[in-house]
Amino acid sequence: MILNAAFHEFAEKGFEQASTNAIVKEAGIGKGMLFYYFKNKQGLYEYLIEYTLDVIIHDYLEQIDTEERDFIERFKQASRLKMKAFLEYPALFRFAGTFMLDEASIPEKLKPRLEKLQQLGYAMMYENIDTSLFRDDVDVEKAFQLIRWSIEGYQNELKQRLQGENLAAMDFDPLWEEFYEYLEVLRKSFYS
Amino acid sequence: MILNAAFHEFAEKGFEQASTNAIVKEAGIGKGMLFYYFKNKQGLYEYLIEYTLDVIIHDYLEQIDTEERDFIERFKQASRLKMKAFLEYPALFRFAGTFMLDEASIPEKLKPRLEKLQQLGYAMMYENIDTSLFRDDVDVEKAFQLIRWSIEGYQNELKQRLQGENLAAMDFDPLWEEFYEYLEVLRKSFYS
DNA sequence: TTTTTATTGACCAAAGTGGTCTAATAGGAA
DNA sequence: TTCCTATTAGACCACTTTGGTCAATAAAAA
Repeated sequence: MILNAAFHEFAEKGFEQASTNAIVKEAGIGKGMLFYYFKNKQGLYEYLIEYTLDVIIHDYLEQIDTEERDFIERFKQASRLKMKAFLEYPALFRFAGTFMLDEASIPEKLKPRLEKLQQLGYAMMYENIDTSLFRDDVDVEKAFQLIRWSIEGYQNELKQRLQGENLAAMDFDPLWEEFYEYLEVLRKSFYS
Repeated sequence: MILNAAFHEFAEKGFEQASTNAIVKEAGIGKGMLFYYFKNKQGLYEYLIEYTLDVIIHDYLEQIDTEERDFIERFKQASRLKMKAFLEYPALFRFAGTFMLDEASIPEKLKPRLEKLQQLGYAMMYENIDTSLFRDDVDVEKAFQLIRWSIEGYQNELKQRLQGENLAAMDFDPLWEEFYEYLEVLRKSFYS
């Protein structure tokens, strides 16, 4: 499918280095189709970004339950949602990972939408958190960050460990077990 | 200088996508020079990797004082060394960051050297650590990882915050202050 | 049938590729 | 001054790739 091939190519090479020839080849379609559906390379790229932002908002961020006031529990919940969305749209999420980090790679006209998403992301993760759960001898803001970095670090490590594996045919349960153990340690350490 | 231009280009585009034309242009030299000093693109690339591994070992890893048995203190020390080395060879370190994560990007003949470096890195960080400092209701191995992920997370965030700033003319003291505050929180949380 | 929509791939000029080679130059030795 | 050798530049090479167009169709709808 066109979009997946495009996600893949842009994620791997970035906008300029990405090749429309490579995309149609991987998608198994004729060159003409790409420019029949999209004005040009830039148009395709912008469509991909908009599409990506929409998916992240609707299939991930908006699903987070902000009624959960326990920060670690909320993060755990969000991690499951993220993984679920990732397994559904792996190419899209890999693409998201590349352009979200790099201001320069996103067209001016889409920056406001990205900012909106970032604000929403922040809200869904940090709003309505019960700060009284934390031990009172540490700054809660700092604890937030440390927990976030810890979890992201674990997830990155996982990503590397699973590089090249067949994700579809995998049993994730033991990994979730391991993840929960780490969360337990965080709970013991940062909560009172 | 040739090497810096090459580090930059390879870091940004990877081996295949990197352009020798772009390198000589950025270096401000004639095309001939590159192939006078190096056999070909591949030869240049391999030289850069070997050079990088040497610098990381001698200017960073081997400088870490393994007499320091406090894990967090050791990490703090290592962070200062890393930053010092980074400020001295920024292009080289950015290059290192790209190819160290990606098995496929390193030539077969250099893989043993990379493995040696990884082993050394592990040893310099985790050997001779006083595990009795940790609280005894959590698995020390897990605490190691969480602390590592936390610190790496902070450093990544810094990297992003400082993107595009003039590092040479910067005052890092307040950042180190902030960093130490995070280390204090880690200490309170993971040590007994 | 006719009309509309979807699809292909040959084709284009332009740009870029890694690499070679000749010719010029610089700097030191004689 | 005259050589000689170590550097250096960049024009040039054959070849690939680039984003994009377009006329020819195949398929579907009317």
